[in-house]
Amino acid sequence: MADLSKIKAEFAASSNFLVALGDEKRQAILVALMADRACQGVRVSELTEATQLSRPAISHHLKILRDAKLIDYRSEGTKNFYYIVHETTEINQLQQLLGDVVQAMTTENQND
Amino acid sequence: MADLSKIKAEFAASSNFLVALGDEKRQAILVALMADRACQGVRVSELTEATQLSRPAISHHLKILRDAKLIDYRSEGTKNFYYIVHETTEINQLQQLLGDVVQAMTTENQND
DNA sequence: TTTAATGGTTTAAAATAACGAACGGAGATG
DNA sequence: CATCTCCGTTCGTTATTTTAAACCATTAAA
Repeated sequence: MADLSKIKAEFAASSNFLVALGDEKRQAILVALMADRACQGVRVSELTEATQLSRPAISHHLKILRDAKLIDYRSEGTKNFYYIVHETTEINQLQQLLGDVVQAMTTENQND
Repeated sequence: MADLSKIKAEFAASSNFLVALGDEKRQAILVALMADRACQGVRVSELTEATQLSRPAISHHLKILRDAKLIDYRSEGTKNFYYIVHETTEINQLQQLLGDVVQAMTTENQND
């Protein structure tokens, strides 16, 4: 049977992640980061070009994505190189949540 | 192989779903719906009690959840019984998206 | 028919999020 | 040093979301 308190906790834990992922502009940033096949990181100026967003807007969204632990960056001098984090703890948590929700929905309804 | 245009489309398709799922109040509503073991549906008045939200607020969030195809309802007279949808197309789409993202992140540096 | 109950909607206000202009700091360059 | 680049931040504005009060339609009950 589904453990509701567990699902509740998983929801709360994935909340920032879901909000970060739901925004169209942030999705565009993530796609731009995924397009970095060389995996050397993408600079802020490149992201402003790729997404047609102002620098403060990019900075704003990057912070949200960082807080959600979806992305990270490394600095070289004044340049910051952003990349999607590889140890995807948050994504795994969300996958776990979705699995639990599906299970909860399918095991509760024995009388369909 | 990471197909970015596919991921982009999947992001867009799951956007409403992600937004709907990211809100704390709506999570509470979903948990309340999952707590309905008998699966006979939960009435609006029960949801207002369970979540401490006003009826217009509940109605507002229910509409968002309905638009995201997370929930549905059936009417009996003046009473509406809400429930989580069983055919979880949207959840499957999101699972597909997460899988693709993980794959894109782990195969970023390889030749196809 | 009259009265009560259920719940969606409209409107307006409050809270929150997103954005651009201007600024500031840190490092590179001359 | 002087100046430029890069980029985060602050502040005020705008846009969006969330909310409650009041209202309406539908149905059930008296």
